[in-house]
Amino acid sequence: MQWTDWPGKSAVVLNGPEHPAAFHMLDVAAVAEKLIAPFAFAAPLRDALIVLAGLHDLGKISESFRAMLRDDIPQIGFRHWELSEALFYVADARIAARMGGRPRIRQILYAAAAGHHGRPPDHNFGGVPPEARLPRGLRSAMEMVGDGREPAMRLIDAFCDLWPKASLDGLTLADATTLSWWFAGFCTAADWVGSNPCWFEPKTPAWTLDFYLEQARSVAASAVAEAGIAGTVVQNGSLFDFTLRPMQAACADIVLPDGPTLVIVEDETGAGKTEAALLLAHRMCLAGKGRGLFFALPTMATADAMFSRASGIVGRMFDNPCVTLAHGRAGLSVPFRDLVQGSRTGGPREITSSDWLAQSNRRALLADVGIGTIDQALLSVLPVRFQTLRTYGLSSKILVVDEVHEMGEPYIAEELAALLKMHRAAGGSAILLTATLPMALRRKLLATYNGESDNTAYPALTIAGGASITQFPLEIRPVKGPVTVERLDTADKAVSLLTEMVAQGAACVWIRNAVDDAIEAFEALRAAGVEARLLHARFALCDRKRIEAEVLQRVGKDGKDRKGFVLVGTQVLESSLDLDFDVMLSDIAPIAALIQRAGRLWRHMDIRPAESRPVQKPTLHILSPDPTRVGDDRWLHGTLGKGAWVYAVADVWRSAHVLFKQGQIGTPDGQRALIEAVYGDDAEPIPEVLLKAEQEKYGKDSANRGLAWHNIVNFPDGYRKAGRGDDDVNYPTRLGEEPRVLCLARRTAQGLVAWAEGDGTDAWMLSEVSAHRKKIDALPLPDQSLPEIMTITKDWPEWKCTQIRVCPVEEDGRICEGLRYDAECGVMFASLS
DNA sequence: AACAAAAAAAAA
Repeated sequence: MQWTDWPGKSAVVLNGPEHPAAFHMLDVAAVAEKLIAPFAFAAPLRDALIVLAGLHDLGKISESFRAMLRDDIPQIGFRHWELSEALFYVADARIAARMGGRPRIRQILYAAAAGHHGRPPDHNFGGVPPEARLPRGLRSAMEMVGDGREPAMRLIDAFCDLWPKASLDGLTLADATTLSWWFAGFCTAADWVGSNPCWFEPKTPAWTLDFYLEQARSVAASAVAEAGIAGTVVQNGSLFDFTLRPMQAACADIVLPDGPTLVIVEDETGAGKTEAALLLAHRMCLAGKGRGLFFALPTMATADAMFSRASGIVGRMFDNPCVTLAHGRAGLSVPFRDLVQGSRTGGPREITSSDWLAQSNRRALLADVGIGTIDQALLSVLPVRFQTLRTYGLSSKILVVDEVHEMGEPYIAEELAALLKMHRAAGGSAILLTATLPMALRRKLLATYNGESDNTAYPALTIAGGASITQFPLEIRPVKGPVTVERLDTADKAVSLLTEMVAQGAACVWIRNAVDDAIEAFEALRAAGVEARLLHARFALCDRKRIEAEVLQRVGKDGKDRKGFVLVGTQVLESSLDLDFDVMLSDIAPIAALIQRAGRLWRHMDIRPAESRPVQKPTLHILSPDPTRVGDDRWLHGTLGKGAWVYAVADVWRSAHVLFKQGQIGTPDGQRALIEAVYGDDAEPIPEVLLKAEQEKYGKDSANRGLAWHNIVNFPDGYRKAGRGDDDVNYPTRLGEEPRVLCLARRTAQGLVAWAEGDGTDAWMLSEVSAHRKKIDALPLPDQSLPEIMTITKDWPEWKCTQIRVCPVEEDGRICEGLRYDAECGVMFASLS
């Protein structure tokens, strides 16, 4: 049989069958057929895309590829997928005769099919050859193909015979350019499934192609189902059995426009925005705007929390949806692992998952429901490897972005805007959730779906280019009312205030801007006889999780024994943990952060009404210098220590100015004014001595914005020209100095073991802690070439060795000169004690 | 003079 002359895969077992390239291409076409079915393509275009996706590995029908597989001879000049593009070009007249379309359009789609290894082909073939005589680049590619050229041509004919209706007629250049991004990801997804030998066994029977295709189709059906990407259907019925809160009711009522839709939900923390978003997403799916959703959050911790919160409800929205958790440490999530494990045992359940999806974050976006970090979605607008797989995965989802106010930094804001534009172009809809969005950012985001609004009402439900709701019925649940703001001007006073409040039995928190300051405050409180706890991000993951759990037990929603509990922490307390304090103290910070922090004050009024609290009213005590007396640009440094460096001083000054002038954080409509007083177009002029700092911040912001424009792919150029397939590290989703990761260890008689309890790779991951790279690298860390350390790192990939330092911690906490670790304090630099 | 937290990293 002739097709066996052209192997597509090397044998899985020694002397086993080599799966022929033609069969592999039919496998992938059969998978493509399954994957494309739910999309609304007209049949002729759909079939054309199936044919092209199937032919993605055409370049494997080449002498050079065969020599590589069979004789280990490297493919010089052109890899097989680059030969695919060359063969498409050479066969262009033949393809045009069968499928029509314009030359430019075919060319765009050829590149997307050929570029299924995560990057577009970039040989310069000078376009589709107009005449019989091939240009030089194509001639040398054909030399590599050698005797494969004729069979490759015959295979193209055979594919066109198998899908005789395939046609590209009517596809415009603009549509094809947009489609190129989606299609490249689609081909990759089909190829990843179709290349799995567990599903598509290597075989060399003397079957005709059409007979083989019939078999491949039935394998494809079960493979796609087992991979967890067969898709689901939306279910009718109500999601919640409680009475809807005002914003939720508005989301259930608001009129949805036709076509791709962007909705912005602005309301306070605790107003039930998550459920509001799920209601909207459900309605959008019922209206045919999507067949699943991706929930994007700013941090891994918030994503973990959302996974637990939303996974029950999505089981009511869809019929047995496949759900994934998508972020760098998803593998450590116990609920997610249980779900994957459970789906393997195949019991009946509301939601499911799959091993295949859980193996990679790139795949995770293909699930019906994904819950993950925003970074997972942002990687679909950066020129990184397999960027298009993410684009394809997101295209059929309602994209829900939570805590959008956390994404106001210029670099991320630009990425987010680009993501929304791309999503809209692919026909997708989106929902943005936020507590406090500056009007300028809202304007920018609304514009991505051609919307605009200057309405400053708050709370607000706004549809880009559609309806909006700003009148809500009164909340019937008990509310805490306005938060009084009071200023303290020294850390000593802060310590005495807390000491006093603890004596009254209040649950207290002090949120500091810098970790070192938090440790200092913690020690000062202990010296004053207050048994405080400490939480920040400079703990090994296992200790952070342990402390979080302990803190939640005391001052969480259903916390017990909260009387007199004192927590000192950093920005980690601003989100993700559902904590409820009676008294809050905070370092001065930008207004958005302060509002967020204040959300942890008197949080659960239904459980702990005002009269049950040990203090009369909710008060936010702020440690801050007087904003009306600014001597120089180091205005903050006398009061805050290291925390003075963290935020842009102009933002901090404006925040202090407006807050102390108003004396309260009003609820809820006063919040917009507070935000605009800091970030708005006509914000208060700052004292002259701070002008230079503001200009520097402005310069930095502009630079970051420019970097974003430079990094984000230029969608109108199409996949071949604008896609690149670089390493993810070269195109970060967020800017900023890379921290140094330490992997903590203990010495035992058997050698080094992970700091965290347990064994295996999990324990090592849970022992990781990050700190400032410059500060860490200046210290005499343990020599990484010591035998005891090498036993740990010998199997690590290179990137991991460059990034991570294994650090044994002595009994007394010492790591090296100038560095200690303590399970209750975290990483400590010597200058502190 | 030296600052929060946050993310990603194997392919078919």
